[in-house]
Amino acid sequence: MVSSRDVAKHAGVSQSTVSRVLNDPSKVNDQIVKKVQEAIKALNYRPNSVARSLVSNRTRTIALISGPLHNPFFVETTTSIVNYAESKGYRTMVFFENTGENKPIYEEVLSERVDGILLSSIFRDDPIFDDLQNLDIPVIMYNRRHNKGGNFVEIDNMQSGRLAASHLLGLGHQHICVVGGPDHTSTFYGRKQGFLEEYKTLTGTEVPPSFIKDTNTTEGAVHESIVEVMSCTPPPSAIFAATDAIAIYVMDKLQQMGFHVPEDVSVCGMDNVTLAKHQSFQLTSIGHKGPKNLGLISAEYLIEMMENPSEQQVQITLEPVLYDRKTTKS
Amino acid sequence: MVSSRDVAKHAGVSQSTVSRVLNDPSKVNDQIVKKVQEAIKALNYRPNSVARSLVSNRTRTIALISGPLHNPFFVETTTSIVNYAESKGYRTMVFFENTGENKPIYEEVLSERVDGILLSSIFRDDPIFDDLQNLDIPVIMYNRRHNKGGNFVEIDNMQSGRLAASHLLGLGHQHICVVGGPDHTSTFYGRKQGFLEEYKTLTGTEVPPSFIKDTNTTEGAVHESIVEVMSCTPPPSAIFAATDAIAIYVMDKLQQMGFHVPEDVSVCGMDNVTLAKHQSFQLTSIGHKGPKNLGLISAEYLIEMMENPSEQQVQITLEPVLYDRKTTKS
DNA sequence: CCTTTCTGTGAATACGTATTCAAAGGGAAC
DNA sequence: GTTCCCTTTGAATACGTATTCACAGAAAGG
Repeated sequence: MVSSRDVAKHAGVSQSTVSRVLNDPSKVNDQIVKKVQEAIKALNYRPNSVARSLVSNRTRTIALISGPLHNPFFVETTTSIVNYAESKGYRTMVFFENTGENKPIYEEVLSERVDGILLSSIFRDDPIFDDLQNLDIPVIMYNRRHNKGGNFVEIDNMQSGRLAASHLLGLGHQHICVVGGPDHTSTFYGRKQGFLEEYKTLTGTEVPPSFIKDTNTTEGAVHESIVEVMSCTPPPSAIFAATDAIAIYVMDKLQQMGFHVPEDVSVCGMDNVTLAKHQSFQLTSIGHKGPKNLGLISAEYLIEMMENPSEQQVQITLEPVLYDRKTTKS
Repeated sequence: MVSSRDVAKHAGVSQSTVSRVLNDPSKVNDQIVKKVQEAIKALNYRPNSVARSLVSNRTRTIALISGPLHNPFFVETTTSIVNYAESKGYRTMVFFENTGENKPIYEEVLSERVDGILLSSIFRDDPIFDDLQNLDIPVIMYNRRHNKGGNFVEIDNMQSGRLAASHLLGLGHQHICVVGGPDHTSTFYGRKQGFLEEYKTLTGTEVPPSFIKDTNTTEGAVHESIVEVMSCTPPPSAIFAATDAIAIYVMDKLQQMGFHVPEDVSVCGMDNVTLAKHQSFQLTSIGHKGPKNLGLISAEYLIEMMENPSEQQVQITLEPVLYDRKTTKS
């Protein structure tokens, strides 16, 4: 591998001069700049970014720990984050959350020298939180958040749950089921709690336990809970799926069981994923107003924090809106 | 930032000993190992991977330049690649192909010190090919390939096109349209050529030019070409979409225009994406037999090449199979 | 002509680790 | 007791770059 010393020798100058030509050519005589640049071309020299990082103590790399891509929400956020980072001159190291244990991934990220971390994989009381806070680089959680706070970009999940409840109750549904995920995840917890709370406020009654389904968000588990809930008497006439990804599984299973959406069962999702607006789905969903997804917003803040270090926090909770499409009716 | 020297001082040993404890504790007296490990914990020391990379000349990082995630094919390959690399102790730097100019991304990857490169973004006569070959690290192209060869993992695209033609003609269709992408991409070129060739062999006639649609694979362009082709007299009764992603756009637009699939129009996709098997689609598609997607296969070979460097080439062309589902009929 | 300032350059060093080399000490074999 | 070898350790060095420091020479000002 050709080094800046080789270039220096070839151009008849010192290594320092080569370095200067690369970083601030104005400090070097024009003639010499030319000579060095010719040597660089002749030898096909590329600066070793590892050595650069060692001395500058910056890698221009961010780590992204994303939820799985079979959830279209993370397809959008990952795309936005990687492309935005690239446009700002940063590379993105991508990891995908494991269903089970994320310890190895966190270990990997912590030992890695990155300039910032974005993650959606945090749990409400995740013990990794303190380790992340103790790093001297910016860390932002998006979509999900931790009980203790930190930096996060989220949507108001409680309020979203309330919106779903009032929408479906407003359509006249009496029997509504909520299909969500594990309570240790802030999104699922908030959306469910908001839903249950508003349901009680508006109806004066509780949602029966058999209509509250916490899945592990896999297709199989969602299908199973739909089979269970649709065999109740009476079955629900409306379902609030805590994510669009779940909503799609739900609709799939309903169709497969011979039910029609929304004629037999209304379905309301959440996240307002691009796929949801799609012709084939036209899914009623809950999302925030802006054009930027949560991943992109958090990436913008992260890079801002990386470039202008200061003690400021990023704690953003966006207002939810209901996008009323074709999968819910009275 | 705490360094191995700090740990050494804290433990009353030399920096070399700390390094040895980290890399091969058997070389160090048990008592001292213990002391050093305690110091590591006490100071919360983490080895600086940048410095490690500088001396070892390995980053344990691979670069992935993937097609866009709105194509579900790349969702699957990206997931497989990242997770497989992680399981083997490698991190993945992810980039997404630009529709226009990929030069900046290649520059970035080339200047980066990675141990291997996977890319699907290559064009048949892409000038970047030579630069990539001249690197002294393994490079594998998956899905697409370059005219000049190199290392690649692909499906036999010509044969796939022939399969599609014989399948649709075998069902009795007389008017068949092919919707593909730019000819400078090996997949689109091969699939189209194979299709046209087999069509001519079996019917003795050429596919009319108005039934050959090269799009830029965006939803808008695909929709536009469907509008055009369905307004021909007679319109096609079958469509071969060169990727499942295109097939989904095609079916969407057909539905929207009031056509039924497969009653009015048969649609055959290609890539055999998981989404295609899905309840809502049940898309007839062409893919290869094995359970591993092209990205995963290429990742396995890449890491093999990285760990056992030798001059061997990887040139794999998989046999295509037709998966006959519900979107094609006579 | 002398001093001061400024510009351009090279030598030396730092970054944090792995590794080589030398040396010290202990044990075994004779 | 001497020789040899093995184990264990620390000192020194290398990796490739950015940067500091010192110095030389030129320009400027008197």
